[in-house]
Amino acid sequence: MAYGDALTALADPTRRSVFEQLIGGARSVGEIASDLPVSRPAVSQHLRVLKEAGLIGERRVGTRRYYSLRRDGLAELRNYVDGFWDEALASFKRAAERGEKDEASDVL
Amino acid sequence: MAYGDALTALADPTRRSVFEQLIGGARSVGEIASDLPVSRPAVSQHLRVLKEAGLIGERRVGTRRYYSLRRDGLAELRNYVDGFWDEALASFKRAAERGEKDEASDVL
DNA sequence: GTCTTCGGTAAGCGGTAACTTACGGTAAGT
DNA sequence: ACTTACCGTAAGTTACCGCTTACCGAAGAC
Repeated sequence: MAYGDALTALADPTRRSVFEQLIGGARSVGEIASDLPVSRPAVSQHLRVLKEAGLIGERRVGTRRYYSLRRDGLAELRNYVDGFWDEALASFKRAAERGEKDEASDVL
Repeated sequence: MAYGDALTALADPTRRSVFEQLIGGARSVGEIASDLPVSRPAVSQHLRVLKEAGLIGERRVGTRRYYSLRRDGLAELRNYVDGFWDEALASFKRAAERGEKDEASDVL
């Protein structure tokens, strides 16, 4: 149920901004914070949550710490959503075959 | 940024349970609540959040209300995660070509 | 060694989210 | 009409979450 932690981590808008900053590649804490309207300690706390969720990794060089996305964490979240999607589609098909056209209009 | 609402909605474990109950098809509020350790009004509040996030839809029959998943809401969330996945993979490739093998090990 | 940069951690505060109980409203049954 | 079943909403409580300021350690620069 690690996807639960991932969803919780990405629920907060600020933390999602932190996360999305790392799409382009690794960044240091100061760099991340400079593009956000919150303090640097706040960013550190967000990074902690993202790391515990398995979404990001840390690499130390000198006094700086570069954070970057983790493939495994992303894959887990992706698999959850995709699996959900497939099951929902199958369930939708079964409902349609039973003639529940009311649900077929806009409701799955 | 509707995926933000979707992520927020799915962050809560109880609400995620409500959501996952609907994979198999439409259910009434009472049915949903009977499988959960919280009160029925709590379920109603969760359904409200999920509905505002565009993840579920409502269908009234008599005094009952059947809730079910919405394809559009699921698609939006899926597109967000998949788009993220693609961008991250591309960024990872660029980093690898620049010779940042340190990130290639376990960190994307 | 000293100073500065970088960043994690502790403590505390305010807001809000997730519950509960109580109430009201609608539709079906009798 | 009365009752019952089903459900949404309001009000209030509690716990957690995100933020800030203050502090401290670690690794270069001089």
